[in-house]
Amino acid sequence: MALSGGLRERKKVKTRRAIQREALRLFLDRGYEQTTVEQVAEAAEVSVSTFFRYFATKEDVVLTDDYDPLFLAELDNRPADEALIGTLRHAIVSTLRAIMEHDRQEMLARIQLISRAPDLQARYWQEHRTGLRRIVEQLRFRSGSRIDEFDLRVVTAALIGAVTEAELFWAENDGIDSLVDLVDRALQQVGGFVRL
Amino acid sequence: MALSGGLRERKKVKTRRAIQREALRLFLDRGYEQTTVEQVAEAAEVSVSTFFRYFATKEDVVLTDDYDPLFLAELDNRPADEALIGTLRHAIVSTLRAIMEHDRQEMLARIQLISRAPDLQARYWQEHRTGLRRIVEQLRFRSGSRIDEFDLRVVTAALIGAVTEAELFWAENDGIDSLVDLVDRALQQVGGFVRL
Amino acid sequence: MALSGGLRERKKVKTRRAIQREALRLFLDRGYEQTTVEQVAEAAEVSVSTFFRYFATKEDVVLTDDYDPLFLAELDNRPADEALIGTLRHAIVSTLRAIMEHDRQEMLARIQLISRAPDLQARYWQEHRTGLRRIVEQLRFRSGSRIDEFDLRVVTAALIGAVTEAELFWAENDGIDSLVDLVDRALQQVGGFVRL
Amino acid sequence: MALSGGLRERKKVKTRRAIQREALRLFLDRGYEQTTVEQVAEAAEVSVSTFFRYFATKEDVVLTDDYDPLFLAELDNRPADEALIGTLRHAIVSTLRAIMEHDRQEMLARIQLISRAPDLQARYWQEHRTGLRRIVEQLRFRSGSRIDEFDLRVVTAALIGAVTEAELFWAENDGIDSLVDLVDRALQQVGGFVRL
DNA sequence: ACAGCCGGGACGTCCCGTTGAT
DNA sequence: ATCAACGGGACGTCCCGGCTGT
Repeated sequence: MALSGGLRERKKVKTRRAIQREALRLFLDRGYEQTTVEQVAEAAEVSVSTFFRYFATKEDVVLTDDYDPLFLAELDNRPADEALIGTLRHAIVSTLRAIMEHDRQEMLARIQLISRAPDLQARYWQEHRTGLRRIVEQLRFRSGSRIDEFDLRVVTAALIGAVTEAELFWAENDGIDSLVDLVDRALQQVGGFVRL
Repeated sequence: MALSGGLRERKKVKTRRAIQREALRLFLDRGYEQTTVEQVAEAAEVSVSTFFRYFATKEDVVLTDDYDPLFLAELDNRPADEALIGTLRHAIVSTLRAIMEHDRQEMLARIQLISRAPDLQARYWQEHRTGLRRIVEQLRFRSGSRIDEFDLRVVTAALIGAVTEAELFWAENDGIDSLVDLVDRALQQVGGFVRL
Repeated sequence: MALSGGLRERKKVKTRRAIQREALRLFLDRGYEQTTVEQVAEAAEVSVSTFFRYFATKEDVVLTDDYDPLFLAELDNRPADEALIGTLRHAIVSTLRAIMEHDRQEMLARIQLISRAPDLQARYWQEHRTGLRRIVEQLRFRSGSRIDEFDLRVVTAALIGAVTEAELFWAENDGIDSLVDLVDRALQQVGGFVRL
Repeated sequence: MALSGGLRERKKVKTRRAIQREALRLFLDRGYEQTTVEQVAEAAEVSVSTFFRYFATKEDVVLTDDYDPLFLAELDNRPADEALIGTLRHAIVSTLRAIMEHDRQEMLARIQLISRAPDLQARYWQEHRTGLRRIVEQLRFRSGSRIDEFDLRVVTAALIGAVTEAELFWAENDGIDSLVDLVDRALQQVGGFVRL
């Protein structure tokens, strides 16, 4: 029942992080496909069973994050009368800024991995596309705005495509640029004139 | 070695098409992951070995098409001094128009399949994204134009995202709309103000 | 230690029944193999550990019932000089009649479940076969009668096979017939002329 | 295309038999559950993949046989006007007799195994029950006879129960009796007076 | 040359026994 | 006394590469 206290709960979080950390390390070292779940489990000092208890599939180790609540909170921080596209841009950028402060290394590792394994790349885009669509849908609904569904979907996909690409670019250069700046620029480039 | 004559060559093309056709049919019926290579091979009346001779991996059956030459030809048809973004838009739309005339049914089937298997959806975007990037790179190089690589990539990804989404939308509605119109509209919506 | 009083004892029985009820419901819904112990435990609101405290294996949830005492009591009600085969027939039928009065719904559910899962069907027959064998063995021993072991086993297996089949038939027709009548008829059909 | 010539075809049969032989040997030695598929594969000098190519599940190694054609042939040998129950009895016994002549050892091993592993026992009965039902159904149809479906099912289940029990009895005594005689006696005992 | 068979190995699922916290 | 977490291991599925017989 304890939310973040509880020795139990804390240990679980630790285990989860350990698995993810070791997985990312190994994946980066020898490649995603070349690393087996067993090796990851061993490195994290857990059994394979436990690995699959924490992550349903091998892909999930790389793709799972808990940034959604953060992002939703950022959305709430924006004024209600702001243009949708602006709200999104600011929320995305703010969320990334927060992530960069605490989890920069991990973020870099994750995206680097994604940028190297087509499988992951693909699912990454996909996940974000549907996630964002749901959110935009809801925002739009709440603001009483009427946007044609087709336009909504198309613009969403384009934005996510741009953001994803910016992230990949960042990771490929080993993070020498500022991810926040890159993404902001990408959003401006693509979304600057879109009305939504 | 004959390019398009040669009985040998023709038979090969036929086999390839047969495999692809049966694969798409089965994938659509029962889902991509739920269909095994063996089942596809059997349906196409070839051995599994043969399957892998024609397609390196299972995914390739879905991702491979032969529209690239068509698209390149359309690019050549555009005036050299046209803005890149316009060139792309017209070439894409024209290519699609040509495809619609001859292969509409097959195209619809393919995209419908893709629209139902998230995995493939993602892979589809991914494939086109890098394809388009290579092409734009080359155009830009030929015209001596200087576009920042980052911008190029971001815009490319966004465009493909939009086009893909339009195609999915079209397929989900069983092709009731005009694909050409939808894609054109998507490209206007997203690319209308992008400078490239 | 109390036999049927004792709050403790009562709670245990309740839990046991809860597990069994939920298990049967889920098995019927999605099939025996397709349902995991974890899902059953969750539905019964106990932990997996607890599940295994009450039932040694997954199969036992289906196979276990508490009709044996009832059946033994019915056996005692028969005159000592009755032919064995007749005793069995009457005891079986009487027991079923009693069950029908109180637990008809549950019985129907159980058998319907069993009728859909071949695995369980077989296990059901198997369980009853050995159970009945033990009982007949004892009756025979008590009455000083001499029946060849082989004959005993063969006839027992046949009778249980017939009864099981009658039950399945009943369940497949959603209990539209009278189970008691069906079983009686089955026993007549098969056991009418057997000497035991 | 070669039916029984062809080195290929012969090798397949050999492999299949080798797997089955080693499996039965090991299962009898250390118990069915205690033996892993991997151990069987190793003993048969094939890979685990190959094991599963020949037998879909571990159970199938024990339960699969090719006696159906034999049995069907025996059925055809009976006069068309014979009583159904007699036809069955003679066909079953004749088939067993033939099996005993060639595959006695293997048969004994298989049934011994089945008699020790409840899992197998159960599926064995089950398999035969439905198999026989189909056959009886067809015989009945061909002879234009009208038997109530319920009676048919009940009697079939009883017969199979008896036969199965006889086989188990035989196997438990290490085959010192004559299986043919035992089964014949069982069929007489149970089916002697049944009209079908 | 070209099919079919086989090996190898990863993944993911599930059962059940054990241990330590509550 | 109960529960959650973990370990261990079997099973079965599938992909793809290499060998082998026809």
